[in-house]
Amino acid sequence: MQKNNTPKYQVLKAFIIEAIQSKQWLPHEVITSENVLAEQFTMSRHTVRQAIGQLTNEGWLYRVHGKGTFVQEQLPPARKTIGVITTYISDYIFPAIIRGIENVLSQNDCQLMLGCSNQQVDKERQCLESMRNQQVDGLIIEPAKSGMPNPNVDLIQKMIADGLPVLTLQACFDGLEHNYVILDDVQAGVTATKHLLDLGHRRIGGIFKADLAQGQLRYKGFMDAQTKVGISLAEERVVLFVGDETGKSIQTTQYETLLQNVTAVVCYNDLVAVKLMDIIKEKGLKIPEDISIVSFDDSQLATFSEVKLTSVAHPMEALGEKVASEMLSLLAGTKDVVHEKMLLKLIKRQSSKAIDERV
Amino acid sequence: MQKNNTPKYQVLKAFIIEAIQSKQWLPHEVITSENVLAEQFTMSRHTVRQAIGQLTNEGWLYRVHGKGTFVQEQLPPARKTIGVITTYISDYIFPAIIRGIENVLSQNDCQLMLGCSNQQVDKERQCLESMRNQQVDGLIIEPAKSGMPNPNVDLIQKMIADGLPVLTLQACFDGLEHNYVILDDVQAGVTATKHLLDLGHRRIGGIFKADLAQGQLRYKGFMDAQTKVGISLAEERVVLFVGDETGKSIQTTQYETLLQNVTAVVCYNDLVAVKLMDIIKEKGLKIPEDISIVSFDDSQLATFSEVKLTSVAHPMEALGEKVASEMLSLLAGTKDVVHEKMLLKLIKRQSSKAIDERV
DNA sequence: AATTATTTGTGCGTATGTATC
DNA sequence: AGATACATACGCACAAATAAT
Repeated sequence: MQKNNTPKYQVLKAFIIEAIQSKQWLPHEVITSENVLAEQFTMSRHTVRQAIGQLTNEGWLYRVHGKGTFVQEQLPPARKTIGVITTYISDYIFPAIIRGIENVLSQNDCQLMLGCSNQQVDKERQCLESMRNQQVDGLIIEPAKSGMPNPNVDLIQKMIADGLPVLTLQACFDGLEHNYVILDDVQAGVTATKHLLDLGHRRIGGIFKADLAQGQLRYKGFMDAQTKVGISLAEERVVLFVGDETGKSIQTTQYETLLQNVTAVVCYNDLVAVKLMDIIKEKGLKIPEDISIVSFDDSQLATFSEVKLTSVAHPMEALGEKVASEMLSLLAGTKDVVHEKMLLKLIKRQSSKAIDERV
Repeated sequence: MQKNNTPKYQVLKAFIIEAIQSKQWLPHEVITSENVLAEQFTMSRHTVRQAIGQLTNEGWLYRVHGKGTFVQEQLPPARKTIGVITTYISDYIFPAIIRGIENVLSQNDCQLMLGCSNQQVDKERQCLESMRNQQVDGLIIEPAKSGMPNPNVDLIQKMIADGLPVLTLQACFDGLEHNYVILDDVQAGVTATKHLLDLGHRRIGGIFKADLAQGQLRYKGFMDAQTKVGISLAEERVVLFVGDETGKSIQTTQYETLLQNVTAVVCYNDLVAVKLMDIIKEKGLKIPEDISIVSFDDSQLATFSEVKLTSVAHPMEALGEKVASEMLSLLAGTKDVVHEKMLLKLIKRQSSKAIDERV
């Protein structure tokens, strides 16, 4: 006869759990007493106590001295909580992204735990640590300072190793194999620049954020499109900046040099474009007659401005929905790897015009 | 000799916990074996096992078969998580409110769990249940459909009874004693209306949302200010609506009747005001020359519109910061009751003008 | 109000199995 | 292979809480 390896107390545990799950024993009902169980299962009371003790710790039962042991009410399985860490939460395109995520998650009975890095890696680490602590069931993160090496990769790696599904948004972590949903920012840069080339512009300027991957890639697209048609990149037509999203760090002289050498400008985002429009207006020039402008993101700003902006549309809410539903796939196990790159379309408005029609 | 009531295994447990807390026993170090402990404490090995078993369940120790029992690494105390349920999250003034909350919480080492009711009480209940389940440490909630009886009061009451600090935002739950940080919407209504009265207007119209407390109270202020100066409220000067925040449900004829009978209009919020301005413009009338408009909230819309809006400023971010810091006080125990009503100020812009200067 | 039966809580002794070094 | 550690298992005794008599 083969030896039975399952301990006696495990057998009893399985029996009790089955009785509870099959609703033979109902919540707050007294269960069979320790002595009776010992007799029924031909084991010592001590062994019965071991089984019941463990089930008590596991939340199946509770004991009352002198009365008996009772079935614990089973809490509904906790909703999954998805941690979301973005660089900003309440400005620009971010509310829309978060709305997209929230929509999909709440429709699928998941919860949203929100963190905000403010583009600071130390704040990002804080958020990561506390979410790891809180045992979120999935993590969606938009890397801070995505153009620079990120010191939090080690922590992310640990979390992935622990089996946590991790998805990055808008950018990737360098030197780490992971899931992502990003934008094809190179293609976006090409699209914006090609639009101006098609309109006949040949001296095209660019303003880009250098410390974010998004800025670097849009800049690459900006260059690629021009190289393809044989335009070499002139130093005086490019302004790179870091830090503040609106380009506060850009000097007035930089704007002036730029504007003297171009007929059109590709702007890193709508915020930069709006600021540039103000400067152009101050100089007495007109948009698009004197200078054409194309920007990225197509945020609210693009249509609120006096001259409505031609802009490469950021999917915003759709991106949020996409990343959230991919996260659900990862959680459900229907997907193992998510490598998504979204293509962007240009929205033509009033700020760009063919050069041969210029006054 | 007095009888010692503390069980032996409790004595051992206390000893072990003390050894860990005082760092005499360090994480992942082997502790004294069961047999030795039994000898040292003159108790049976079984009793030692009882103590160690419980400490294992409580996360102090872990056992490895054949090797020994080890000190479990103590996890840093989990950050407090504050649940926040608002009616919207990504539109209008809500991103700013949430930013305010997030600012204060993250500066105080707390986390934000976000839910969104979309002004639906069933969705609100879902959020409440899942947050209760997730054991948040505090709850900040903006009641949905605040002008109507709320079916979730029972659940909130249970959560309060469980000792959970609960704070409502912008509105209160009827028939429930609780903490709140709200706006003085009556005062806001008075302020808006008094501004128009001071400008000489005597036939003042109003558009208000009837299913939210905020709408009802602003309406009350609107009436109070006029009653005080002896103006009786005429039916044809008031439009009440429900549902969609922008007043989609308002009929064209309602707008026409209103505009024929007034020289100025108090609008429930900036969204309604912007829509009304479009209608006035379509009719060939001018703002503020023909019709003055005052609205509430002073959102981005107020300055993005062609004619910049005179609006009673919603504190937005400051409200978020206020409610978050009050929550921290409740958690710290430095406050028991929070009953805050914030006063609002009027921001004068171009949409309101004295009547005797009218063209 | 006191007694009694039942039930869980604490505690000891013993024996054997099994993993680790 | 043997020593040591934890794991499973049985048996017994008494304490303390509860409920019914």
